[in-house]
Amino acid sequence: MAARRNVAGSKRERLTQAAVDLAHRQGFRKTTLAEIASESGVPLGNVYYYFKTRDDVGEAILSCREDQAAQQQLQFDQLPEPRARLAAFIDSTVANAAMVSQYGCPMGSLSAEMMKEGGHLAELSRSLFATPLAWMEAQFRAMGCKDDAGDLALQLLASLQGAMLLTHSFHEPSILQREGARLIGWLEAI
Amino acid sequence: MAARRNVAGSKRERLTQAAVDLAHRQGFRKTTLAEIASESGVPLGNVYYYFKTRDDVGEAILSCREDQAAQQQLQFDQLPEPRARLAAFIDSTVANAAMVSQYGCPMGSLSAEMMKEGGHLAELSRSLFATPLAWMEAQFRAMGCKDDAGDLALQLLASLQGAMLLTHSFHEPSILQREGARLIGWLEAI
DNA sequence: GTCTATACGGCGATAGAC
DNA sequence: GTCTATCGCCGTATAGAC
Repeated sequence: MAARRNVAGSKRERLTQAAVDLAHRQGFRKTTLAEIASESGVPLGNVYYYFKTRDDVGEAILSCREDQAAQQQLQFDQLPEPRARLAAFIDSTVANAAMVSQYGCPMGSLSAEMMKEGGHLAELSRSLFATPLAWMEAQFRAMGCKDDAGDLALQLLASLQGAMLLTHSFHEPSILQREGARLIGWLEAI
Repeated sequence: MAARRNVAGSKRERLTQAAVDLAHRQGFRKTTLAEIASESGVPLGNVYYYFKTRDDVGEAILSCREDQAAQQQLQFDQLPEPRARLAAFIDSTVANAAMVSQYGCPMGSLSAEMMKEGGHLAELSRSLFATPLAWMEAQFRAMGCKDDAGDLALQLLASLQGAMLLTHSFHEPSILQREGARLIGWLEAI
């Protein structure tokens, strides 16, 4: 039951969620612990009960985004056809075009930033795209593309990530929409 | 003659170059004015003679990267065939795979970071990809792709940017090499 | 134009009462 | 577990001598 959740868990969740949102909107580096605390309705000093250091917050952000991606894949896996699963992935990406044009891809921009953060966070962020890429490859293999499933997955993920980067840079949702439509056509021709 | 360059110009150039390098390696936000000064062999206080504020350094970085891209296009424009120009662009991108795997795309990572910087710098960074994209579109049009030159340019730039983002994230130069090889083949089939 | 010294503010982190 | 108060550091920016 929801009522069974203790207060500590709820507060940690709120802090994490605020950190994830703020990191997406203005970047992790730019986001202060005071902002995260304020957005969560938690006093600044109390943050350190849940996170020993600022880097710990970064870890929580990364693992939250990984969980989100994994959960999304479980959704798509309920579709019977692998091609339909990939199409659903593309569609759901395009559906966020407005958000992407404002703040960039939640995973792509996080990866780029954490890689420059260096140290522990850079290492952790290197696994951000591993699961999604493997999932895509599995779908292509299930479609019968035995030999080039890896290449196709790379091509699809790179196209989407690049389109999202340009969508953000130009602040134009239509860029992602155009590339998404093209990729849907490309997928059906395979 | 090189000797004619005055000291002031030389110092500003050194500061700008150090800022550009450091921003690429560790991000603009993470780079301090003290680091830029130190790397240039200039005392910290003297930085403010050349740049009024830290944001001014950001502007100089952006305009330096734009100049580099424009200069590269001039190089490629000396090739007689538009298809060869685009191939040269792809090749020169792939040639930097090692650097990209370590620090990301000089323009892509800068754009992503500056967009989150907000304010003036975010606005300025929105023009980073405008010239390259228009240049690519012109090449495709010269190749006879009258109707879909814009789409093809977008497709090419997005594929490269996405491939570089993943190359950086996975720390694997081979990703960019694979996508580059595929794009060369794709280009020749158009 | 160049450089030193320093003011100022903000952020991460801690101490310690409750 | 929760919260207030505060420390210490670091980064931007300025003052002012040379």
